[in-house]
Amino acid sequence: MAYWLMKSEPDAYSIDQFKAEKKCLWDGIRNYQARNFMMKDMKVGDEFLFYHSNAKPPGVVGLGVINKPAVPDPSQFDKKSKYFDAKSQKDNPRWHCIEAKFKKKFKNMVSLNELKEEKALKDMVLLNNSRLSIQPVTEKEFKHILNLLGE
DNA sequence: GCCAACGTTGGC
DNA sequence: GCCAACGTTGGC
Repeated sequence: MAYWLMKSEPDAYSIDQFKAEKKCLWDGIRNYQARNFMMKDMKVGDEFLFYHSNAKPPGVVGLGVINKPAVPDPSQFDKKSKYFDAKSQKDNPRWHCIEAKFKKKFKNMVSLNELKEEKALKDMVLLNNSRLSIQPVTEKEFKHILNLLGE
C-alpha cells in the first residue's frame, strides 16, 4: 500500500466539502507528473493526506482513500469548465483522475511551518518541490505526521 | 499582490 | 532538441 499527498485550495474544494460529499472525482489536474501518479501508481485503498494550499495557514487537514482507479477526466471535454482542454480528444483523452473517498478531518491540522520543523520530514516532496499538487509520501513520513497529530 | 520556482509552448 | 517567453502554483 502506498501513501500520497493531494493538494486542494480550500476556496476551490475544502476538506469540509469533501466530508459532506463523502466522495469526489479529483478532476482538474493538468500536470503530467500528477496525472501519471493517478493513472499509473495509485491503487484502490491507498491513503492520502488532504492538504490545503493557498490557505491561512497551509497544511495537512485530513485523510482520504483512493476509491476507484483513474478514469478520463470529464472536465477536459466540458467547454464551460475552466479545465476544458481543446487539444484532448474523446478517443484519446489526455487527462485522467481517480475517485477519492473521505476518511477523516483532523481535529487539529498540521501547518506547513510545523512540517518544516520536523527533521524526519526534511525529504518530503512537499518541502522540496512545492509546486507538485499530487505527490508520493513514504510510509515513515505518513506515520510521522499522524503521530504529530496524535491520530 | 508580489515573486520565485517550475512547467509548457512554440519558433528556430 | 534548445531555449526564450510565458503561464501557473503557492508561500509569504
